[in-house]
Amino acid sequence: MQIFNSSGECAPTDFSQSVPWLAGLKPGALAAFAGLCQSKSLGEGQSIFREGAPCNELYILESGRVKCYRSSLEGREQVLNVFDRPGDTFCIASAFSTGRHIVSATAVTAARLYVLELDDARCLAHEQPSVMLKMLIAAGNQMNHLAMLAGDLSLKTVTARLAKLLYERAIKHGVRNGKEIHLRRDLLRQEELAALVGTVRVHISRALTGLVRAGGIKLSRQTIHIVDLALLERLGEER
Amino acid sequence: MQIFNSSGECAPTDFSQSVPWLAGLKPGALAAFAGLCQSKSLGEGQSIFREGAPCNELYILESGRVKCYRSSLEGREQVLNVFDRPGDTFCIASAFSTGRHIVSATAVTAARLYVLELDDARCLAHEQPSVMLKMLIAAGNQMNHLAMLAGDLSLKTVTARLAKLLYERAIKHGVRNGKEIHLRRDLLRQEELAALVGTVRVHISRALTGLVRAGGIKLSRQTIHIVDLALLERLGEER
DNA sequence: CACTACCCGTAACTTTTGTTACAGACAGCT
DNA sequence: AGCTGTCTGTAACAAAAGTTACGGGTAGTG
Repeated sequence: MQIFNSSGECAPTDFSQSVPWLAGLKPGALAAFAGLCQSKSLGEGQSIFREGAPCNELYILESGRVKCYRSSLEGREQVLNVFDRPGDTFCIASAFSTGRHIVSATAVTAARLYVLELDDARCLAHEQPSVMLKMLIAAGNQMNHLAMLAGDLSLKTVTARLAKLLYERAIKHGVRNGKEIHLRRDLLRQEELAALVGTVRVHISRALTGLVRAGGIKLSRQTIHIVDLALLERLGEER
Repeated sequence: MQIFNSSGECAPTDFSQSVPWLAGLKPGALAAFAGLCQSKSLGEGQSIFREGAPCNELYILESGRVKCYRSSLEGREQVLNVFDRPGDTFCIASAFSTGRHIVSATAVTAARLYVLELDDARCLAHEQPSVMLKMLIAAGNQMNHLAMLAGDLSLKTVTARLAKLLYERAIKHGVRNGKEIHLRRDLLRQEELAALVGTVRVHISRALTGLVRAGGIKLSRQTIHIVDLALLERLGEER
Protein backbone atom coordinates (compact mmCIF):
# COMPACT_ATOMS: atom_id res chain seq x y z
CA MET A 1 0.00 0.00 0.00
CA GLN A 2 1.61 3.16 -1.20
CA ILE A 3 0.82 6.41 0.49
CA PHE A 4 1.43 9.58 -1.40
CA ASN A 5 -0.28 12.84 -1.27
CA SER A 6 -0.15 16.05 -3.18
CA SER A 7 -2.37 19.04 -3.47
CA GLY A 8 -2.67 22.42 -5.08
CA GLU A 9 -5.10 24.68 -6.86
CA CYS A 10 -6.42 23.30 -10.06
CA ALA A 11 -7.01 24.72 -13.51
CA PRO A 12 -10.50 25.27 -14.92
CA THR A 13 -9.68 23.16 -17.94
CA ASP A 14 -9.46 20.10 -15.71
CA PHE A 15 -13.09 20.38 -14.82
CA SER A 16 -14.61 20.62 -18.21
CA GLN A 17 -13.21 17.23 -19.05
CA SER A 18 -13.66 15.29 -15.86
CA VAL A 19 -16.77 16.69 -14.20
CA PRO A 20 -19.67 16.22 -16.57
CA TRP A 21 -22.20 17.96 -14.43
CA LEU A 22 -20.34 21.25 -14.67
CA ALA A 23 -20.75 21.25 -18.41
CA GLY A 24 -23.51 23.84 -18.47
CA LEU A 25 -21.54 26.40 -16.48
CA LYS A 26 -20.44 29.70 -18.02
CA PRO A 27 -16.65 29.96 -18.46
CA GLY A 28 -16.38 32.68 -15.83
CA ALA A 29 -18.29 30.67 -13.26
CA LEU A 30 -16.26 27.63 -14.09
CA ALA A 31 -13.05 29.51 -13.46
CA ALA A 32 -14.40 30.80 -10.17
CA PHE A 33 -15.34 27.29 -9.18
CA ALA A 34 -11.96 25.96 -10.16
CA GLY A 35 -10.29 28.61 -8.08
CA LEU A 36 -12.10 27.33 -5.00
CA CYS A 37 -11.10 23.71 -5.49
CA GLN A 38 -8.02 21.98 -4.27
CA SER A 39 -6.79 18.92 -6.07
CA LYS A 40 -5.67 15.91 -4.09
CA SER A 41 -4.01 12.60 -4.91
CA LEU A 42 -4.59 9.46 -2.94
CA GLY A 43 -2.79 6.15 -2.87
CA GLU A 44 -4.56 2.81 -2.99
CA GLY A 45 -6.15 2.09 0.34
CA GLN A 46 -5.58 5.57 1.68
CA SER A 47 -8.23 6.89 4.05
CA ILE A 48 -10.04 10.08 3.08
CA PHE A 49 -12.00 10.63 6.25
CA ARG A 50 -13.28 8.59 9.13
CA GLU A 51 -16.61 8.27 10.89
CA GLY A 52 -16.95 10.80 13.66
CA ALA A 53 -14.44 13.32 12.35
CA PRO A 54 -15.60 16.86 11.73
CA CYS A 55 -16.59 17.53 8.16
CA ASN A 56 -16.02 20.74 6.29
CA GLU A 57 -15.27 19.68 2.78
CA LEU A 58 -17.06 18.32 -0.22
CA TYR A 59 -15.36 15.84 -2.56
CA ILE A 60 -15.59 15.46 -6.30
CA LEU A 61 -14.01 12.45 -7.91
CA GLU A 62 -11.62 13.10 -10.76
CA SER A 63 -10.40 9.55 -11.23
CA GLY A 64 -10.12 6.27 -9.39
CA ARG A 65 -12.55 4.55 -7.07
CA VAL A 66 -13.72 5.49 -3.60
CA LYS A 67 -15.91 3.63 -1.13
CA CYS A 68 -18.00 4.99 1.72
CA TYR A 69 -18.65 2.53 4.50
CA ARG A 70 -19.47 2.00 8.13
CA SER A 71 -17.63 -0.48 10.26
CA SER A 72 -18.29 -2.35 13.46
CA LEU A 73 -16.02 -2.59 16.45
CA GLU A 74 -15.21 -6.17 15.51
CA GLY A 75 -13.96 -5.02 12.13
CA ARG A 76 -16.82 -5.99 9.87
CA GLU A 77 -17.58 -3.46 7.19
CA GLN A 78 -20.71 -2.39 5.35
CA VAL A 79 -20.07 -0.52 2.14
CA LEU A 80 -22.74 2.10 1.56
CA ASN A 81 -21.64 3.70 -1.67
CA VAL A 82 -19.00 3.18 -4.29
CA PHE A 83 -17.96 6.12 -6.44
CA ASP A 84 -16.06 5.45 -9.63
CA ARG A 85 -17.33 7.81 -12.30
CA PRO A 86 -15.47 11.07 -12.77
CA GLY A 87 -17.61 13.84 -11.36
CA ASP A 88 -19.19 11.70 -8.68
CA THR A 89 -19.69 13.90 -5.67
CA PHE A 90 -19.71 12.55 -2.17
CA CYS A 91 -20.03 13.59 1.42
CA ILE A 92 -23.02 15.73 0.50
CA ALA A 93 -24.95 14.41 3.42
CA SER A 94 -22.52 15.27 6.17
CA ALA A 95 -21.46 18.46 4.48
CA PHE A 96 -24.94 19.90 4.38
CA SER A 97 -26.28 18.61 7.63
CA THR A 98 -24.50 17.48 10.74
CA GLY A 99 -21.00 18.78 10.21
CA ARG A 100 -19.65 15.42 11.32
CA HIS A 101 -18.85 12.44 9.19
CA ILE A 102 -21.21 9.63 9.74
CA VAL A 103 -19.36 7.21 7.50
CA SER A 104 -15.77 6.54 6.58
CA ALA A 105 -14.32 6.90 3.09
CA THR A 106 -11.30 5.25 1.56
CA ALA A 107 -9.69 5.22 -1.86
CA VAL A 108 -10.07 1.68 -3.18
CA THR A 109 -7.68 2.36 -6.03
CA ALA A 110 -5.28 5.24 -6.45
CA ALA A 111 -7.50 8.26 -6.98
CA ARG A 112 -7.62 11.97 -7.59
CA LEU A 113 -10.15 14.26 -5.97
CA TYR A 114 -11.21 17.85 -6.14
CA VAL A 115 -11.80 19.15 -2.66
CA LEU A 116 -14.19 22.02 -2.08
CA GLU A 117 -14.35 23.87 1.22
CA LEU A 118 -17.81 23.70 2.66
CA ASP A 119 -18.18 27.45 3.06
CA ASP A 120 -17.28 27.89 -0.58
CA ALA A 121 -19.77 25.22 -1.55
CA ARG A 122 -22.50 27.06 0.27
CA CYS A 123 -21.61 30.32 -1.45
CA LEU A 124 -21.56 28.53 -4.73
CA ALA A 125 -24.99 27.24 -3.97
CA HIS A 126 -26.36 30.75 -3.82
CA GLU A 127 -24.55 32.01 -6.86
CA GLN A 128 -25.02 29.03 -9.13
CA PRO A 129 -28.44 27.51 -8.64
CA SER A 130 -27.86 25.07 -11.48
CA VAL A 131 -24.87 23.61 -9.67
CA MET A 132 -26.95 23.29 -6.57
CA LEU A 133 -29.62 21.50 -8.52
CA LYS A 134 -27.04 19.03 -9.77
CA MET A 135 -25.97 18.40 -6.23
CA LEU A 136 -29.53 17.85 -5.20
CA ILE A 137 -29.87 15.30 -7.96
CA ALA A 138 -26.68 13.60 -6.85
CA ALA A 139 -27.99 13.56 -3.30
CA GLY A 140 -31.24 12.11 -4.56
CA ASN A 141 -29.48 9.28 -6.34
CA GLN A 142 -27.44 8.45 -3.32
CA MET A 143 -30.49 8.53 -1.09
CA ASN A 144 -32.29 6.18 -3.40
CA HIS A 145 -29.40 3.82 -3.30
CA LEU A 146 -29.29 3.91 0.48
CA ALA A 147 -33.02 3.40 0.79
CA MET A 148 -32.79 0.35 -1.44
CA LEU A 149 -29.85 -0.97 0.50
CA ALA A 150 -31.50 -0.54 3.86
CA GLY A 151 -34.65 -2.20 2.63
CA ASP A 152 -32.78 -5.09 1.10
CA LEU A 153 -30.62 -5.61 4.17
CA SER A 154 -33.68 -6.05 6.29
CA LEU A 155 -36.03 -7.80 3.89
CA LYS A 156 -33.88 -9.96 1.65
CA THR A 157 -31.69 -12.97 2.08
CA VAL A 158 -27.96 -12.83 1.47
CA THR A 159 -28.25 -14.87 -1.72
CA ALA A 160 -30.89 -12.52 -3.08
CA ARG A 161 -28.75 -9.48 -2.33
CA LEU A 162 -25.78 -11.10 -4.01
CA ALA A 163 -27.82 -12.04 -7.07
CA LYS A 164 -29.05 -8.48 -7.25
CA LEU A 165 -25.54 -7.10 -6.98
CA LEU A 166 -24.31 -9.30 -9.78
CA TYR A 167 -27.31 -8.44 -11.89
CA GLU A 168 -26.80 -4.72 -11.43
CA ARG A 169 -23.10 -4.95 -12.13
CA ALA A 170 -23.79 -6.90 -15.27
CA ILE A 171 -26.31 -4.34 -16.47
CA LYS A 172 -24.04 -1.44 -15.60
CA HIS A 173 -21.20 -2.91 -17.66
CA GLY A 174 -23.46 -4.02 -20.47
CA VAL A 175 -22.73 -7.68 -19.82
CA ARG A 176 -25.14 -10.14 -21.41
CA ASN A 177 -25.56 -13.86 -21.03
CA GLY A 178 -22.36 -15.71 -21.73
CA LYS A 179 -20.11 -12.81 -20.84
CA GLU A 180 -18.13 -12.55 -17.64
CA ILE A 181 -17.32 -10.24 -14.77
CA HIS A 182 -13.65 -9.97 -14.00
CA LEU A 183 -13.36 -10.05 -10.28
CA ARG A 184 -9.68 -9.57 -9.88
CA ARG A 185 -9.61 -6.70 -12.34
CA ASP A 186 -12.40 -4.97 -10.45
CA LEU A 187 -10.67 -5.55 -7.13
CA LEU A 188 -13.57 -7.68 -6.03
CA ARG A 189 -12.33 -10.31 -3.69
CA GLN A 190 -14.99 -12.23 -1.83
CA GLU A 191 -14.18 -10.05 1.12
CA GLU A 192 -15.25 -7.02 -0.90
CA LEU A 193 -18.41 -8.67 -2.16
CA ALA A 194 -19.26 -9.49 1.43
CA ALA A 195 -18.87 -5.87 2.51
CA LEU A 196 -21.07 -4.72 -0.36
CA VAL A 197 -23.78 -7.24 0.34
CA GLY A 198 -23.63 -6.99 4.10
CA THR A 199 -22.34 -10.33 5.23
CA VAL A 200 -19.13 -12.27 5.82
CA ARG A 201 -16.71 -13.80 3.36
CA VAL A 202 -17.59 -17.42 3.97
CA HIS A 203 -21.21 -16.79 3.27
CA ILE A 204 -20.39 -15.26 -0.11
CA SER A 205 -18.55 -18.41 -1.02
CA ARG A 206 -21.57 -20.52 -0.15
CA ALA A 207 -24.01 -18.18 -1.86
CA LEU A 208 -21.91 -18.14 -5.03
CA THR A 209 -21.91 -21.90 -5.32
CA GLY A 210 -25.62 -21.72 -4.61
CA LEU A 211 -26.05 -19.43 -7.61
CA VAL A 212 -23.95 -21.80 -9.68
CA ARG A 213 -26.20 -24.72 -8.77
CA ALA A 214 -29.26 -22.60 -9.55
CA GLY A 215 -27.84 -22.00 -13.00
CA GLY A 216 -27.36 -18.26 -12.81
CA ILE A 217 -23.60 -18.09 -13.06
CA LYS A 218 -20.49 -20.15 -13.64
CA LEU A 219 -17.27 -19.69 -11.74
CA SER A 220 -13.77 -19.95 -12.99
CA ARG A 221 -10.51 -18.65 -11.70
CA GLN A 222 -10.93 -14.90 -11.38
CA THR A 223 -14.17 -14.41 -13.18
CA ILE A 224 -17.87 -14.87 -12.77
CA HIS A 225 -19.58 -15.94 -15.99
CA ILE A 226 -23.10 -14.71 -16.36
CA VAL A 227 -25.20 -17.64 -17.52
CA ASP A 228 -28.75 -16.47 -16.98
CA LEU A 229 -29.25 -12.78 -16.40
CA ALA A 230 -33.01 -13.05 -16.14
CA LEU A 231 -32.65 -15.67 -13.44
CA LEU A 232 -30.31 -13.43 -11.47
CA GLU A 233 -32.79 -10.60 -11.71
CA ARG A 234 -35.57 -12.84 -10.46
CA LEU A 235 -33.53 -14.22 -7.59
CA GLY A 236 -32.57 -10.68 -6.63
CA GLU A 237 -36.18 -9.59 -6.41
CA GLU A 238 -37.71 -12.35 -4.45
CA ARG A 239 -36.77 -12.69 -0.88
CA MET B 1 -59.64 3.66 9.14
CA GLN B 2 -61.28 6.79 7.82
CA ILE B 3 -60.49 7.92 4.34
CA PHE B 4 -61.12 11.49 3.48
CA ASN B 5 -59.44 13.73 1.09
CA SER B 6 -59.60 17.35 0.19
CA SER B 7 -57.38 19.70 -1.67
CA GLY B 8 -57.06 23.25 -2.87
CA GLU B 9 -54.66 26.11 -3.09
CA CYS B 10 -53.34 27.33 0.18
CA ALA B 11 -52.77 30.74 1.70
CA PRO B 12 -49.27 32.10 2.35
CA THR B 13 -50.07 32.64 5.99
CA ASP B 14 -50.29 28.88 6.47
CA PHE B 15 -46.67 28.50 5.61
CA SER B 16 -45.15 31.04 7.90
CA GLN B 17 -46.57 29.15 10.85
CA SER B 18 -46.09 25.56 9.88
CA VAL B 19 -43.00 25.43 7.70
CA PRO B 20 -40.11 26.77 9.76
CA TRP B 21 -37.57 26.54 7.00
CA LEU B 22 -39.46 29.07 4.90
CA ALA B 23 -39.05 31.69 7.60
CA GLY B 24 -36.29 33.58 5.84
CA LEU B 25 -38.26 34.06 2.65
CA LYS B 26 -39.42 37.50 1.50
CA PRO B 27 -43.20 37.95 1.64
CA GLY B 28 -43.45 38.11 -2.14
CA ALA B 29 -41.53 34.91 -2.61
CA LEU B 30 -43.56 33.27 0.09
CA ALA B 31 -46.77 34.18 -1.67
CA ALA B 32 -45.40 32.85 -4.93
CA PHE B 33 -44.46 29.62 -3.24
CA ALA B 34 -47.83 29.32 -1.62
CA GLY B 35 -49.47 29.77 -4.98
CA LEU B 36 -47.66 26.74 -6.29
CA CYS B 37 -48.66 24.45 -3.46
CA GLN B 38 -51.73 22.32 -3.13
CA SER B 39 -52.96 21.36 0.28
CA LYS B 40 -54.05 17.82 0.95
CA SER B 41 -55.69 16.01 3.83
CA LEU B 42 -55.09 12.39 4.60
CA GLY B 43 -56.87 9.96 6.86
CA GLU B 44 -55.11 7.64 9.26
CA GLY B 45 -53.52 4.81 7.36
CA GLN B 46 -54.09 6.37 3.97
CA SER B 47 -51.44 5.69 1.37
CA ILE B 48 -49.65 8.67 -0.16
CA PHE B 49 -47.69 6.86 -2.83
CA ARG B 50 -46.38 3.39 -3.49
CA GLU B 51 -43.07 1.96 -4.54
CA GLY B 52 -42.73 1.86 -8.29
CA ALA B 53 -45.25 4.58 -9.08
CA PRO B 54 -44.09 7.56 -11.09
CA CYS B 55 -43.14 10.53 -9.00
CA ASN B 56 -43.72 14.14 -9.89
CA GLU B 57 -44.46 15.82 -6.62
CA LEU B 58 -42.68 16.93 -3.53
CA TYR B 59 -44.34 16.76 -0.14
CA ILE B 60 -44.14 19.08 2.82
CA LEU B 61 -45.71 18.03 6.08
CA GLU B 62 -48.10 20.45 7.68
CA SER B 63 -49.29 18.24 10.49
CA GLY B 64 -49.55 14.61 11.44
CA ARG B 65 -47.14 11.77 10.95
CA VAL B 66 -45.96 10.03 7.81
CA LYS B 67 -43.77 6.99 7.33
CA CYS B 68 -41.67 5.98 4.33
CA TYR B 69 -41.01 2.29 4.05
CA ARG B 70 -40.19 -0.62 1.82
CA SER B 71 -42.01 -3.88 2.04
CA SER B 72 -41.32 -7.45 1.04
CA LEU B 73 -43.59 -9.74 -0.91
CA GLU B 74 -44.39 -11.65 2.27
CA GLY B 75 -45.65 -8.47 3.88
CA ARG B 76 -42.80 -7.56 6.16
CA GLU B 77 -42.04 -3.89 6.32
CA GLN B 78 -38.91 -1.82 6.87
CA VAL B 79 -39.58 1.76 7.86
CA LEU B 80 -36.92 4.05 6.43
CA ASN B 81 -38.04 7.44 7.64
CA VAL B 82 -40.67 8.89 9.90
CA PHE B 83 -41.73 12.48 9.40
CA ASP B 84 -43.63 14.19 12.16
CA ARG B 85 -42.39 17.75 12.43
CA PRO B 86 -44.26 20.41 10.52
CA GLY B 87 -42.13 21.44 7.58
CA ASP B 88 -40.52 18.05 7.13
CA THR B 89 -40.03 17.55 3.44
CA PHE B 90 -40.00 14.14 1.85
CA CYS B 91 -39.69 12.40 -1.43
CA ILE B 92 -36.71 14.59 -2.27
CA ALA B 93 -34.76 11.60 -3.46
CA SER B 94 -37.19 10.30 -6.03
CA ALA B 95 -38.27 13.76 -7.03
CA PHE B 96 -34.80 14.89 -7.94
CA SER B 97 -33.44 11.71 -9.40
CA THR B 98 -35.23 8.73 -10.87
CA GLY B 99 -38.73 10.02 -11.33
CA ARG B 100 -40.05 6.81 -9.81
CA HIS B 101 -40.86 6.13 -6.22
CA ILE B 102 -38.47 3.73 -4.66
CA VAL B 103 -40.31 3.56 -1.36
CA SER B 104 -43.90 3.71 -0.22
CA ALA B 105 -45.36 6.39 2.03
CA THR B 106 -48.38 6.27 4.29
CA ALA B 107 -50.00 8.62 6.76
CA VAL B 108 -49.60 7.00 10.18
CA THR B 109 -51.98 9.47 11.75
CA ALA B 110 -54.39 11.79 10.06
CA ALA B 111 -52.20 14.34 8.34
CA ARG B 112 -52.09 17.43 6.20
CA LEU B 113 -49.56 17.97 3.44
CA TYR B 114 -48.52 20.67 1.07
CA VAL B 115 -47.92 19.20 -2.33
CA LEU B 116 -45.57 20.88 -4.76
CA GLU B 117 -45.41 19.91 -8.41
CA LEU B 118 -41.95 18.81 -9.34
CA ASP B 119 -41.59 21.24 -12.21
CA ASP B 120 -42.48 24.06 -9.90
CA ALA B 121 -39.99 22.83 -7.38
CA ARG B 122 -37.27 22.93 -9.97
CA CYS B 123 -38.18 26.47 -10.96
CA LEU B 124 -38.24 27.44 -7.35
CA ALA B 125 -34.79 26.01 -7.02
CA HIS B 126 -33.46 28.47 -9.55
CA GLU B 127 -35.29 31.47 -8.23
CA GLN B 128 -34.81 30.86 -4.53
CA PRO B 129 -31.37 29.45 -3.82
CA SER B 130 -31.95 29.65 -0.10
CA VAL B 131 -34.92 27.33 -0.39
CA MET B 132 -32.84 24.97 -2.41
CA LEU B 133 -30.15 25.03 0.22
CA LYS B 134 -32.70 24.10 2.84
CA MET B 135 -33.77 21.19 0.74
CA LEU B 136 -30.22 20.10 0.36
CA ILE B 137 -29.86 20.19 4.11
CA ALA B 138 -33.04 18.18 4.50
CA ALA B 139 -31.74 15.69 1.96
CA GLY B 140 -28.47 15.54 3.87
CA ASN B 141 -30.22 14.74 7.12
CA GLN B 142 -32.26 12.02 5.52
CA MET B 143 -29.20 10.54 3.85
CA ASN B 144 -27.39 10.48 7.14
CA HIS B 145 -30.28 8.70 8.72
CA LEU B 146 -30.37 6.12 5.94
CA ALA B 147 -26.63 5.57 6.07
CA MET B 148 -26.85 4.94 9.80
CA LEU B 149 -29.79 2.63 9.33
CA ALA B 150 -28.13 0.59 6.62
CA GLY B 151 -24.97 0.27 8.66
CA ASP B 152 -26.86 -0.71 11.78
CA LEU B 153 -29.00 -3.25 9.97
CA SER B 154 -25.95 -5.04 8.76
CA LEU B 155 -23.59 -4.60 11.69
CA LYS B 156 -25.74 -4.56 14.81
CA THR B 157 -27.92 -7.01 16.60
CA VAL B 158 -31.65 -6.49 16.96
CA THR B 159 -31.35 -5.72 20.65
CA ALA B 160 -28.73 -3.08 19.96
CA ARG B 161 -30.87 -1.46 17.31
CA LEU B 162 -33.83 -1.43 19.65
CA ALA B 163 -31.79 0.04 22.49
CA LYS B 164 -30.57 2.71 20.12
CA LEU B 165 -34.09 3.49 18.96
CA LEU B 166 -35.32 3.89 22.51
CA TYR B 167 -32.32 6.00 23.40
CA GLU B 168 -32.84 8.33 20.47
CA ARG B 169 -36.55 8.63 21.13
CA ALA B 170 -35.84 9.46 24.75
CA ILE B 171 -33.33 12.12 23.77
CA LYS B 172 -35.62 13.59 21.16
CA HIS B 173 -38.44 13.99 23.65
CA GLY B 174 -36.18 15.18 26.43
CA VAL B 175 -36.90 12.12 28.53
CA ARG B 176 -34.47 11.49 31.39
CA ASN B 177 -34.05 8.57 33.73
CA GLY B 178 -37.23 7.73 35.54
CA LYS B 179 -39.50 9.14 32.85
CA GLU B 180 -41.48 7.10 30.42
CA ILE B 181 -42.32 6.73 26.75
CA HIS B 182 -46.00 6.35 26.02
CA LEU B 183 -46.29 3.67 23.43
CA ARG B 184 -49.96 3.73 22.82
CA ARG B 185 -50.05 7.49 22.57
CA ASP B 186 -47.24 7.40 20.00
CA LEU B 187 -48.97 4.65 18.06
CA LEU B 188 -46.06 2.38 18.75
CA ARG B 189 -47.29 -1.13 18.90
CA GLN B 190 -44.61 -3.80 18.88
CA GLU B 191 -45.44 -4.33 15.25
CA GLU B 192 -44.38 -0.75 14.58
CA LEU B 193 -41.22 -1.02 16.63
CA ALA B 194 -40.35 -4.11 14.64
CA ALA B 195 -40.76 -2.32 11.34
CA LEU B 196 -38.58 0.53 12.57
CA VAL B 197 -35.85 -1.73 13.84
CA GLY B 198 -35.99 -4.18 10.97
CA THR B 199 -37.28 -7.37 12.54
CA VAL B 200 -40.47 -9.19 13.49
CA ARG B 201 -42.89 -8.56 16.29
CA VAL B 202 -41.97 -11.58 18.41
CA HIS B 203 -38.36 -10.60 18.46
CA ILE B 204 -39.19 -7.16 19.79
CA SER B 205 -41.02 -8.74 22.66
CA ARG B 206 -37.99 -10.86 23.53
CA ALA B 207 -35.58 -7.98 23.10
CA LEU B 208 -37.67 -5.74 25.33
CA THR B 209 -37.67 -8.22 28.19
CA GLY B 210 -33.95 -8.57 27.55
CA LEU B 211 -33.53 -4.84 28.07
CA VAL B 212 -35.64 -5.07 31.21
CA ARG B 213 -33.36 -7.77 32.60
CA ALA B 214 -30.32 -5.71 31.66
CA GLY B 215 -31.74 -2.87 33.73
CA GLY B 216 -32.23 -0.34 30.96
CA ILE B 217 -36.00 -0.05 31.04
CA LYS B 218 -39.11 -1.12 32.87
CA LEU B 219 -42.33 -2.12 31.21
CA SER B 220 -45.84 -1.44 32.28
CA ARG B 221 -49.09 -1.48 30.44
CA GLN B 222 -48.72 1.01 27.62
CA THR B 223 -45.45 2.63 28.56
CA ILE B 224 -41.75 2.03 28.59
CA HIS B 225 -40.03 3.52 31.61
CA ILE B 226 -36.50 4.68 30.99
CA VAL B 227 -34.40 3.41 33.87
CA ASP B 228 -30.85 3.88 32.67
CA LEU B 229 -30.36 6.09 29.67
CA ALA B 230 -26.60 5.71 29.64
CA LEU B 231 -26.95 1.96 29.55
CA LEU B 232 -29.30 2.17 26.60
CA GLU B 233 -26.83 4.35 24.78
CA ARG B 234 -24.04 1.90 25.46
CA LEU B 235 -26.06 -1.12 24.37
CA GLY B 236 -27.04 0.74 21.24
CA GLU B 237 -23.44 1.38 20.30
CA GLU B 238 -21.90 -1.98 20.81
CA ARG B 239 -22.79 -4.74 18.51
C1' DC C 1 -71.26 -5.77 32.43
C1' DA C 2 -70.04 -9.04 29.03
C1' DC C 3 -68.19 -9.78 24.56
C1' DT C 4 -64.91 -9.15 21.12
C1' DA C 5 -60.93 -7.83 18.83
C1' DC C 6 -56.51 -6.70 19.32
C1' DC C 7 -52.16 -6.81 21.43
C1' DC C 8 -48.52 -8.83 24.16
C1' DG C 9 -45.55 -12.60 26.44
C1' DT C 10 -43.69 -16.99 26.05
C1' DA C 11 -42.20 -21.25 24.21
C1' DA C 12 -40.66 -24.69 20.86
C1' DC C 13 -38.92 -25.08 16.47
C1' DT C 14 -36.72 -23.89 11.76
C1' DT C 15 -33.99 -21.22 9.01
C1' DT C 16 -30.56 -18.06 8.21
C1' DT C 17 -26.44 -16.05 9.38
C1' DG C 18 -21.89 -15.73 11.63
C1' DT C 19 -17.51 -18.19 13.54
C1' DT C 20 -13.66 -21.06 13.45
C1' DA C 21 -10.71 -24.03 11.25
C1' DC C 22 -8.24 -26.01 7.60
C1' DA C 23 -6.62 -27.54 3.08
C1' DG C 24 -6.07 -26.67 -1.83
C1' DA C 25 -5.26 -23.22 -5.56
C1' DC C 26 -3.16 -19.47 -7.38
C1' DA C 27 -0.07 -15.28 -8.09
C1' DG C 28 4.00 -13.08 -7.39
C1' DC C 29 8.74 -13.28 -6.22
C1' DT C 30 13.53 -14.85 -5.90
C1' DA D 1 11.12 -24.30 -9.98
C1' DG D 2 10.25 -23.58 -5.23
C1' DC D 3 8.65 -20.60 -1.60
C1' DT D 4 5.32 -17.56 0.45
C1' DG D 5 1.42 -15.09 1.27
C1' DT D 6 -3.17 -14.34 -0.17
C1' DC D 7 -7.54 -15.94 -1.73
C1' DT D 8 -11.03 -19.53 -2.04
C1' DG D 9 -14.10 -23.84 -0.98
C1' DT D 10 -15.86 -26.71 2.49
C1' DA D 11 -17.36 -28.39 6.71
C1' DA D 12 -18.83 -28.46 11.46
C1' DC D 13 -20.49 -25.66 14.89
C1' DA D 14 -22.64 -21.57 17.46
C1' DA D 15 -25.50 -17.78 17.59
C1' DA D 16 -29.00 -14.83 15.92
C1' DA D 17 -33.19 -14.13 13.68
C1' DG D 18 -37.71 -15.69 11.72
C1' DT D 19 -42.06 -18.82 12.15
C1' DT D 20 -45.87 -20.84 14.28
C1' DA D 21 -48.76 -21.45 17.98
C1' DC D 22 -51.29 -20.31 21.97
C1' DG D 23 -53.06 -18.28 26.34
C1' DG D 24 -53.87 -14.31 28.93
C1' DG D 25 -54.59 -9.36 29.38
C1' DT D 26 -56.70 -4.99 28.09
C1' DA D 27 -59.37 -1.51 25.71
C1' DG D 28 -63.09 -0.55 23.41
C1' DT D 29 -68.01 -1.57 22.09
C1' DG D 30 -72.64 -2.71 22.43
